[in-house]
Amino acid sequence: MGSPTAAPTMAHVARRAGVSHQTVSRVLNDADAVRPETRERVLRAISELGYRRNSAARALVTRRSGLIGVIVDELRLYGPASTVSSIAQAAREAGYGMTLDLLWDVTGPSVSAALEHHLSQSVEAIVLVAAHGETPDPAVLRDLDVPLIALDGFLGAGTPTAGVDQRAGGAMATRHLLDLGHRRIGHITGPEDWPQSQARQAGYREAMEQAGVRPGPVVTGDWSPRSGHAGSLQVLDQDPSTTAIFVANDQMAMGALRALAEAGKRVPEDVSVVGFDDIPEASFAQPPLTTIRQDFAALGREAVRLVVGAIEGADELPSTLVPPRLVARASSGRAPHAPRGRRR
Amino acid sequence: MGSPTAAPTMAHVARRAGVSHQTVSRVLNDADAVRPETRERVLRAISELGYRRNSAARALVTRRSGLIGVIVDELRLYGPASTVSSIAQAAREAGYGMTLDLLWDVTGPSVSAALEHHLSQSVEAIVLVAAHGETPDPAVLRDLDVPLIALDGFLGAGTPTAGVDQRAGGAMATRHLLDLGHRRIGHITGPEDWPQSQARQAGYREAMEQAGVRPGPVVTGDWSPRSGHAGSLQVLDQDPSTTAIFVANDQMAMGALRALAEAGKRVPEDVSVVGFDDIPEASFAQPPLTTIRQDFAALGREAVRLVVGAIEGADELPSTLVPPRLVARASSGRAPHAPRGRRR
DNA sequence: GCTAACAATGTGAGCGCTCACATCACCTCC
DNA sequence: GGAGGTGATGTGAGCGCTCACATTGTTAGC
Repeated sequence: MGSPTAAPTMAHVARRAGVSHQTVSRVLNDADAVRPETRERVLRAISELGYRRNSAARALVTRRSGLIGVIVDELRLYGPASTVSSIAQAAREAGYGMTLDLLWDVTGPSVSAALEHHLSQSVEAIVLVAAHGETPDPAVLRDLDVPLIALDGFLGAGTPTAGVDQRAGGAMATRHLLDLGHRRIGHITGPEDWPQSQARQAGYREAMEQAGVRPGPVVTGDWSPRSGHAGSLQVLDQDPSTTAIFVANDQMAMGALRALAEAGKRVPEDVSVVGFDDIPEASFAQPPLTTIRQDFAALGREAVRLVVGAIEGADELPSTLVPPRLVARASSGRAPHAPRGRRR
Repeated sequence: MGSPTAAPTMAHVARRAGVSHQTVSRVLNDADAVRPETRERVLRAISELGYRRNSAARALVTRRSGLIGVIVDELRLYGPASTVSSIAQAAREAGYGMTLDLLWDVTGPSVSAALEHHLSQSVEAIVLVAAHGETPDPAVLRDLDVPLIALDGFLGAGTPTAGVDQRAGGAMATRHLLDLGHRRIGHITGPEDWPQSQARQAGYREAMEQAGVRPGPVVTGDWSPRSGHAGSLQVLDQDPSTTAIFVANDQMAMGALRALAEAGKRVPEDVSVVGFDDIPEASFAQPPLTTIRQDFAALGREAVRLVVGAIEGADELPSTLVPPRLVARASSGRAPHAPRGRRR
C-alpha cells in the first residue's frame, strides 16, 4: 500500500514500533518519560523506515520555522562573506537553518522586497548585512513581527545594530601614522553614502584634530582597486607634500600601492599607506599592507547570539560594537623629514 | 478576540472580504475564475489585515517547501562567493528561497551532516559548491530523494556536476605562454586533493605535451598568496632558466608576483606569470595579472536552471561544462631569449 | 420555458505533526 | 487494602492551508 516513494510518517513509525504516534514524537523531541527500551524500539523503526520528520507539519503547529533569514548586499567582498560564513555556522550550532537573500541594489524597495521574501518563508529573525544604502519602507519595518538586526549598517530609527567600531578603526589607523611622525596625511574614503565610509573618515578627522594637525586631502573612492589607484594620485596631486595616506579599505589600498609604485614613490620610504579590513591579500601586497583588522567572525556569531536571544524571549535587542585592531606591516614607516618635536 | 499579535489567517481574510477561504486561496494562487471585483475585495482585505500566507501550512499540503539548499565549503573565496551569489539570485527569480550551509571541513561526514541538515528543512533540491574533499556516505547519497548537483566538484559515481572546464583553462593558460615563445614553463598547483587543481595541471601537461615541450618544475600550493610566494621561489630554484609560471589561482599568483619582485626578477621581462580566476584584484596586481576568467555567475544560474528543471519534472539532471576565457594583461610577455624557431 | 453548460464560489477533508489531557499500570503508605 | 501518588503511554483536536468535489447563479439553446 502507498506508492514506494511516499515518505513514511510518524504513524508508520509508530505502527512499526508498536507504540502511539505521540511516543514517537516524544522520542524525537527527546522528552523525558520514555522507557529506554521503548525509545530503542522507536529509534530502530525510524532508521529502518528511513523516517525523517516533516518540518512543515512541525512548523505549522509550533509556529516556528527554525530559520534565520540573512540579507546581504554583496557577497563577493571579503567582509560580508566572512560575516555570512560565521552566521551560517553559528545558526547551525544554535539549531537553526539559514536562508539567504541578495540585494540586487541598495534602494529601499530592494531591501523591502528581500525582507518580504524572507517573511514569506516564515523566518524567525532577520539579519541584515548591508553596510549602506537606503532605508527600507518604514511601514515594512514597523510591521515586522520578527527581530531584525542590522550588521555594520544603519537603518536609522531604533533598529538594533551590531558592528565593528569603524570610527575607532579610522582613528586607530590615523593615530598610527601620526605616531610615526606623519603630518601630511591624506585619506581616500569609500562611497559617501556608506556609513562605514563616513565613520572611518570621522575617525580620521577626530584623530587629526586631537593631534592638532590639519587634515590632508580627502578624496572619495568606491572600494575598488581602480578607485584607490586614481585616488592616491589625486591626493598627491592636491598636496605633493603628502607622506601618508589612510585608505578606507584594503582593495583600494592595493590600487594605491600600485599607483604609487608607478609614480616612482617608494612605500613606505616616501609615502606610508594604511588600509582597512585585513583581507588575505593584504599581507602579500608589495609591500605588505598595514591595516585595520575587523573580526567578522565574531560579528556574525554575535549577531546570531543576539537574534536567537530575541527569538527565545529576550525583549531587548541591544546594539553592540566590536573593536577593531591595528595590524602593522611594512607599508607604513616613519615619516621622511619628520619634524624634530611632536606638536601638541 | 484573539491576542493582538495573533497573525491573521485565510479565514480572517475571507470573513472580511465576505467570501470563503477557498476564494482567498484562489486569489493568492492566482487561479482563474475569480471575478475581478471579488479579487479586488480579497486583495483589499489582505492588505488591510496585513495578511501573509503561512508557508508551513502551504508546504504541508503541497509537499513543497520552495527551498533550494546550498552547501558551500568556503565562502570567503571569490569563486564560491560569486557562485553562491548568482544561485541566490537565480533561485529567487525562479520563485525559490535558498538555505545555506557551510562545511566545517571537507570530510565525508561533514558533507553528510550538511546534507542531512538541509533535508531536515525539507529542501527540494541541493546544490553542492565544494570543489574538493571526500565523498559523503554513499548511503546518504543513495537515499537522497531530492535532486543534487555538484558544482565544480566531484562526488564520483554518477552525481551530476556542472562546472567550468578547468582542464581547458589550464591548457589555455599554458598555450598562451607557449605562444609567447616560452619553453621553460613552471606550474604552481593547488592542493593535490582538489579536482580543480588536478584538472588545471592536466591542462598544463596536455598543452606542454601537444607542443612537444618538456614540463617544467611543478610545485604544490594551497591557494594562498603565501604558498604562491614560496612556490614561485621553489620553481625558480628547481629550474633557474624558467621564464614563465602558470599559477593555478590568482591569489597564489599575487604571492608569486611579490616573490619575484623581491628576488629581483622583472615581470614580464624576466618571468611571465599567468593566474587563474580573474579576481577583482588581478587587474591591479603589479603588473596587472594575465589570468583565466571563470564565469561563476553563469555557473550559478545554470545550476539553478538544472535543479529547478529536475524538481519540476525532468528526470535527467545532465552535467554541463562552462568554458573559461583568457584575459591577457601585463604579467605575461614574450619569452626573454625566445628560440628563433618554434619547435615541433 | 425548460434543460444543459459553464462560470463563480463554497464545503469538507486531511496533510503530519504537537499540545493538552486522559488513561493505565504499578507502587507506596497508613 | 483502598486512596493517592507517579511514571509511561495513548487519544483527540487542531495548526492553516490546498485539493477534490458540491453547489449555486447565469447564460445559451431548441
